[in-house]
Amino acid sequence: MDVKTVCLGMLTDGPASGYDMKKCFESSFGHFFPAGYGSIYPALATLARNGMVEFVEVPQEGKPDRKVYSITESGREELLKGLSNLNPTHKVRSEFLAIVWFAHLMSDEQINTVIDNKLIEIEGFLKLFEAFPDCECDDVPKGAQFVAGFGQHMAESIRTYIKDNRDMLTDLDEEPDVKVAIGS
Amino acid sequence: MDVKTVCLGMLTDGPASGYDMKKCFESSFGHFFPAGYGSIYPALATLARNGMVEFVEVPQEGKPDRKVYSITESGREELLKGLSNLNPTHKVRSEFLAIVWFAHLMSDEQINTVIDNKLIEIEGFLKLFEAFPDCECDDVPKGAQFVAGFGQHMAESIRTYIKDNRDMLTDLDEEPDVKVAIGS
DNA sequence: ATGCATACTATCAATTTGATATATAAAATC
DNA sequence: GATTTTATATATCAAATTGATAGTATGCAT
Repeated sequence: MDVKTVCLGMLTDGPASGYDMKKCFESSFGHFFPAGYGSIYPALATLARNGMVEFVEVPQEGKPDRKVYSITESGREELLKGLSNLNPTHKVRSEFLAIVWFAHLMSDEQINTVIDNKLIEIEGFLKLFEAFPDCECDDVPKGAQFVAGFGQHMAESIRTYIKDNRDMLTDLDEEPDVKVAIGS
Repeated sequence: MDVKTVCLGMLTDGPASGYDMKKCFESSFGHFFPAGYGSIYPALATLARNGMVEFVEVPQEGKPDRKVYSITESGREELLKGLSNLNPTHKVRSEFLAIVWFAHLMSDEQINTVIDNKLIEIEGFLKLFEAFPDCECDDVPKGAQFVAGFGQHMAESIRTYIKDNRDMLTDLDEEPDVKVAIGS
C-alpha cells in the first residue's frame, strides 16, 4: 500500500484538494501513515492520469487556484484492491530507539535529556485525547475510533515503559548525591 | 539520522561486512530501524569514500570476496555527531492501521482475517523473547536491553489492545450463533 | 535432477523524505 | 508603523529508502 491508496481512501469522505489532504495527514493520518507534499501531489497526478480521480479547478481571490479532487468508480475499485492485503505491515523507524541502543557511547546527561524530551512529547500527544473523551458520539467510523484508541494506548504504554526503565540507561540514577556520614 | 549512522554504530562492536550487517538488521535492529541491501551498500560506499570506514577484501573459496569494514577515528567522531540529536523521531508507518481505518469499506470477514493474522504475527514475535528471559546476563549493553524490553512491551500492549477492541470493528462480534430457545 | 537455502556482492526503478520556491493576505509581534 | 509569522495553495528537487532482482558458487533436500 502506498500514499495513492490512502489518498483514494480519504476521497471516499468527499472531494478535497492536495492541501486539504496534507492537513488531514498532519492531524490524524500522519501519526500512523505519514506523507508530505512530495508524495501527495505526485500521487494525485498519477491517480488523475489513470482515471482514478477527477478534479475541477476552483479559482480563488488572491490565492492560488484550488484543484479539488473526487474519486471515480475505477478509483473505488482500485481502493478496494489496495485494501485487500491480509498481511499488512506495521513498521517502526525510530531514531529514538537507535540512539538509546548506543547509550553506552554517550554521556548520561545526553541520554537523560533525550528521555526527558521524549516524555514531554508523549505527554503533549496524550493531551490531544483529553479533548474529546472516547468520541464514540457522532458518525465517526468505528475504524477511526479503533485507530485513535490504538494511538492513545501505545503512547500510554511507551510512557510507562520509559518511566519504569530509564534508570537502566544511566550509571547512577539521578546523581545519588548521598552525603556520606563523615567520620564513620 | 540515516542508515550511515547506524552502520557506524554497528561497527563499534567490531569489523563486519555488508552481509553481516544485513543479518544484524534482520535479527535485531530492523525491528525499530529497518534497512536492506539497497541502503546498506550505498551507505558503506559513501562512508568509505569519506574516510569514516576502511575495508579489507578477504578472498573466499567458492564464494565472493568479503569486504570487511572497520570504523576509523573520523568515523567515531561522525557517529557521535549523528547520535547527538536531543529530539530524535519515533515514526510508525502502518498499512495495518490504514486498513483498519477504512474497515467500514471492507467485509467483516476480511477485517477478521487481517486481525487474526496480525495477532499470530505478534504471538510469533513474542516467542522470541521467551528464549532468553531478561538477558541481563553477559555484557549485553544496557541500551540494547532497554530497546529489547521496549519491543516486548509494545508487542504485548498491541496484542492486548487488539484483543480487547477488535469487536468494535465488526457488526456482529463473532457471528452470534445464538440458538434461540424454540417455542419460547 | 531440480529446486531451494546459504553466502556474498551489487544495482535499479519507483517511492518517499524533507526542504524549498512562488505568490498573496491576514494576523501577530515588536 | 514595520516586520515577522501563519495560512492558503500550488509544485518541484536532490537525496534517501524500498523492495526486487541479478550474478555466482556450494551444499542440501526432494
